[in-house]
Amino acid sequence: MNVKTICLAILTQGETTGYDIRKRSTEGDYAYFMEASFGSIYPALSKLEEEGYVTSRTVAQEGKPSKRVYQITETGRTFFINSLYDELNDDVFRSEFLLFLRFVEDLPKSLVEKRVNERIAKCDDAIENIKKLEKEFTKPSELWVLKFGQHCMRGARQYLIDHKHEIIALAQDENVPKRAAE
Amino acid sequence: MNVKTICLAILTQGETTGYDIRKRSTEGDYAYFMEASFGSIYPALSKLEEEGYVTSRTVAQEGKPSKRVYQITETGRTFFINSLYDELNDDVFRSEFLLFLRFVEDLPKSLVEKRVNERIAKCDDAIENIKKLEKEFTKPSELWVLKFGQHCMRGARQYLIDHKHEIIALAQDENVPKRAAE
DNA sequence: CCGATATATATCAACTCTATATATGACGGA
DNA sequence: TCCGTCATATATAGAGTTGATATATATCGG
Repeated sequence: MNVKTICLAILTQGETTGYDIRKRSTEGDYAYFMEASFGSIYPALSKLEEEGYVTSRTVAQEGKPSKRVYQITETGRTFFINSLYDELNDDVFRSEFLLFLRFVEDLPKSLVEKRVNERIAKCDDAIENIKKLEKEFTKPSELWVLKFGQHCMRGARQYLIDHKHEIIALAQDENVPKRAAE
Repeated sequence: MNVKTICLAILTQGETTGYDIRKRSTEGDYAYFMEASFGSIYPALSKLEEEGYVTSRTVAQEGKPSKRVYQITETGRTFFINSLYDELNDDVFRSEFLLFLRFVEDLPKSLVEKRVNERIAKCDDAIENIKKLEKEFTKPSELWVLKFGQHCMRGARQYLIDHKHEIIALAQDENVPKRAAE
């Protein structure tokens, strides 16, 4: 998934700023299945503008820096919708948490319990946030995707709660030497 | 998650090649929560060797190119275990499939149904592969992580089966103009 | 005053992916 | 026979992305 596609997707819903695109892709409604950072968003927007897929204008603001608002063109909208007909690439999933769990036998029980509980709390937060988002959106496909995400998050959370005693039991008792720099 | 960490993790289980590290991180037991490609694995291994965390030797082979086998050093093993005490970064998840589902209102029912069915089949494949992996591994934490992954995959698959009629119903009837280059 | 936070744009160095090259070999189809 | 595909192997260049940082205005709390 490239950042130009992410920008076009978000811009189909209305004009906005590079800052907002980054915010939505890391914290908002798009954050559950995509991500992009400033270093890639601005160059992507520039390129999309060169290619005629978006246009922009600068808007002055009181008490804040002026902002550059981007809009998708009809050409850009067509290009984006057409891209949805392409074969889909595989999902990308990376988890330091699961890597951590693969080495619990080398780690103290207290740390493992701490990390599992932190993860459960993160699941709780995510579920609450998805419920909030569900109240803000009315487009049916958006709601479907949010409910799907909520269902997956609930499943993961439940498994962690039901099975956390098993993974904690695999960890070391507290005589494991703590790392020096801790 | 950086590729040096991935290499060290895999090498804690025994010496192997850059090719094998890439294979395990994209198709094997590590594939469900991490990924790395040749362009980053070889430079990472070189760097790790410079830093004294791994060593390597070249092994000639009949009928195949010779291979370079890497082993983790005790310093490398200690460094890796210590890194597990660090704060965990957030999971990364990106899905073109979910982006696609967010725009079904612009797409024909046949395409949406095709893509959802493909996804369900991918879930089935993944579940079968995880079951195979479960038979190969004996380390308890590895089994725990595989079972967690299987549970999550089953939950996603079930939701797709139960709710696919809803998302397909949102799509367009077949009079949507197909893209020209199709 | 400083750090944290928020809204904004922008960019650099480090990192990673994708594509490609090279090598040996096997297999199947035209 | 040749070509494409696949597998085991190493390696790298160019394109793309991340994380950190810089700049600007403003607010809040210690």
